[in-house]
Amino acid sequence: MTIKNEIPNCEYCFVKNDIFRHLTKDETDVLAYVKNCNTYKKGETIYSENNRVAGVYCINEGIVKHYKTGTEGKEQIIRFSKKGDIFGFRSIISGDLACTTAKVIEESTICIIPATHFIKLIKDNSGFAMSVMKLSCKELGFANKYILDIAQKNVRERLAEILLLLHTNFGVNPNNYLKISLTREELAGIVGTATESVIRLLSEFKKDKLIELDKRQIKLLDITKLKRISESY
Amino acid sequence: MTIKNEIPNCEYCFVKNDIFRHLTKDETDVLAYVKNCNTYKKGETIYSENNRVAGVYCINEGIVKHYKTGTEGKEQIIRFSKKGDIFGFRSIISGDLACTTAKVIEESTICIIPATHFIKLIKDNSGFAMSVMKLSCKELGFANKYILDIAQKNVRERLAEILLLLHTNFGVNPNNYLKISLTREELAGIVGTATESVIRLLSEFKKDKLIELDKRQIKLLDITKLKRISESY
DNA sequence: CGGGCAGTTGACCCCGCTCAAGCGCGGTGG
DNA sequence: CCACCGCGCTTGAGCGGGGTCAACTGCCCG
Repeated sequence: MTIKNEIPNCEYCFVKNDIFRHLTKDETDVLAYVKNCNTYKKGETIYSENNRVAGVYCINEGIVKHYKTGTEGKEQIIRFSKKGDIFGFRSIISGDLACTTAKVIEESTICIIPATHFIKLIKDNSGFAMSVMKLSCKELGFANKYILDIAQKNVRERLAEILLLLHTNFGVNPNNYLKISLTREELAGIVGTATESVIRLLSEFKKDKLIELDKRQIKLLDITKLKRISESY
Repeated sequence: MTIKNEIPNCEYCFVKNDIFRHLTKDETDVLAYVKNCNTYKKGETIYSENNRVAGVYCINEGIVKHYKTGTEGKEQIIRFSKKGDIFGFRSIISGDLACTTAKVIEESTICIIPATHFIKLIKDNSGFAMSVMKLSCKELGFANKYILDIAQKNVRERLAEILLLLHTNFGVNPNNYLKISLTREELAGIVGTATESVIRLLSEFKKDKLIELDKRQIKLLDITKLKRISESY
């Protein structure tokens, strides 16, 4: 982790998350003053499960994975954060320790808002509070949906769903391959299955012309069919 | 659903959830005035998945289950609410439709705070807002944990865990049986498995003297061992 | 008395996990 | 520069957890 010399300016920050639009000019200025900014290399851990979280993180650039570690040491990826997303607020607000580990999977520039200041903003600015609340409620909605999926869909259906999710959340490169690049093991960690199962299913999808594979890159060829699979028709 | 004639008085309501302690006397009075109160019989649906939610519900008495319905029509129970709990706020705050169905499993008396009034309280009272936020963040923490469990634990481990959870959340009757009474199918709907699997495992637990069964009633005999099972030792 | 639902048990079998072996590639050290 | 190592990926074999289907029971209620 390196401390950035040119810190993104909050007022003009182009990735500005919706929640910050509720801040007054003054509040934005103070925020820009009290916040910190670091860059992280791929593989660096921002915070670990069951540890205290320093503050609320706001991604200026890069991708972060959030995962829990199971009894056998297997990672279960809960979600990703990307440019413009904030994270770490669950722990700050609930007062609990981190319930996930946050690890950088693509070189990132991330600003840190000290916990106390974040709480102060919530107390002072009800619009800000409201949109943080919205965020956590949206996340809760996703989590509930994922519980249903893991409990009732089979691995094939879930993998198709995850591919579509990665597609809509991260988009594609000019060559039409998914922008996010994950190891097979990480894919397995999202879907909640064994690495070998992901590999077998990916090559099956490839055989069925649903996707194209080039090393770690994935291109979705038939979104309609993938959707149908993910909805277990 | 019947409209109650004697409405619980908010000011002296003994089940008062923490979040309401932040309200001023005036706010409490207004709340008591604008809220509504109904009783629901076992099996009644308060609201359904993908429908608009009328307001935020506060349970004065009874138990409510929250579930999502899978593609095959199978219920996945996400959580329960009991005396003193509030629910429905996720949908009100995020502005989405309900992501679960709320159904009464034990005759309930439930107050309803109109959505607009609930939002107003959040805007006006930052302490109130903060504790609603805490609530949703806590729920998010539980949901994340459950994703890990369903993804990585086997059915036996999950069932043991759920039994312990029901024990701590609902407690026991004087006869030491769990206070909450669920059908085998509902148990399966929590654990995320088939009804037959729950039945087989329950009788296995019984054989191993971990629990005692009497119809729908369950008594935990060896909490230590159940814990060990749930943690996959 | 009969219908229906919750619960139970047995039989069967398939999905997906585990283990093992082999491959390709990039990095490192001699 | 090459040899080696290790990691990520791939494929095959095998098997067991748990899902499905079917049949039966007991109980509640009309």
